[in-house]
Amino acid sequence: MRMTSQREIILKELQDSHQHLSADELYERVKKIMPRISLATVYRNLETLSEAGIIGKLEISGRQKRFDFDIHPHDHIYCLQCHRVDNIDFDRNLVNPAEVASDKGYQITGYRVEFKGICSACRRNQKKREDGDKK
Amino acid sequence: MRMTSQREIILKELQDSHQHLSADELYERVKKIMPRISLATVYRNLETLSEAGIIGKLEISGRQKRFDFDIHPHDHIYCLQCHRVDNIDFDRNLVNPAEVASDKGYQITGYRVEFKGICSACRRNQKKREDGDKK
DNA sequence: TTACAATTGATAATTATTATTAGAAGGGGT
DNA sequence: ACCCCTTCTAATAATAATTATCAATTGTAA
Ligand SMILES: [Mn+2]
Ligand SMILES: [Mn+2]
Ligand SMILES: [Zn+2]
Ligand SMILES: [Zn+2]
Repeated sequence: MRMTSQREIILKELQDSHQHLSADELYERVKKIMPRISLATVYRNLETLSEAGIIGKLEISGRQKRFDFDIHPHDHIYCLQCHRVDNIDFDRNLVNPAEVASDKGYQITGYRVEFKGICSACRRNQKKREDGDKK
Repeated sequence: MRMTSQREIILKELQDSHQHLSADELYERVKKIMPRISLATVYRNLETLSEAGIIGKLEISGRQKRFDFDIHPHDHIYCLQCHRVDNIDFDRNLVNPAEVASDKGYQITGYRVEFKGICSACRRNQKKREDGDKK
């Protein structure tokens, strides 16, 4: 794998963001630095980079894929309202795949714990709207 | 919500299947009983039924939605190869959302544990192929 | 019955993603 | 520096899953 300038910028933007960006969000950011880049290049490189284990790919249920600068195993929570995704501090030792393995004859290779809820920003907005209604 | 004949058949087919069917799989089955039904009707009713809490909606990461005749809270495992989805016997008491709640100011409303692996059928096929290669 | 809202089938539109392809670039070996 | 080969890119087409639109139909209740 060559480290092309496109690839480098995509990687750097994702890492600097410290967020879980989707391909098109990243595209918007990268375009500011390299205006002629193609969306397909962003998709292609995110795929390549995640296959190489340099970044993580997050497949949150029923939503757009997001990419993670942080590759160590951890879990996530997403906001039902604004769809942002955050890391969550969940003790993965609580889950023992081996215990559950026999169940249906599956050979288990991994698992994800995915929390959902309303993020603090969205809750603030909600409260603001409710207060407005009362007046 | 009216219980139309379309809705009734869709519901019955899902429940009788005892599987986690996708909209188009269900469409194929329902067509055999009601050949003029539209795919959009299947999608529409699966949405309506799951909103009403009569069936479950399964949003497995990065894949097609699947619907569940069984609405009590439980978790799933899917096969990386053939994409089938099965229930898994995981003790949900092990996870305590309240414990994790404070983390980012989220108000947590639920969570899913999603295992992945290779199902027994796919493992058999894999083994068969390997044995074939040796010869 | 009439009146109205809910629902349907057909189809168009949308969203996210992957495939195709002709051309460009990188990097040895000479 | 030049050639060759492979990898990569931009632009665009294609695909897959789902949702939106809308005119026509149906169910229900006054
Ligand atoms: Mn993360
Ligand atoms: Mn289930
Ligand atoms: Zn939010
Ligand atoms: Zn399988």
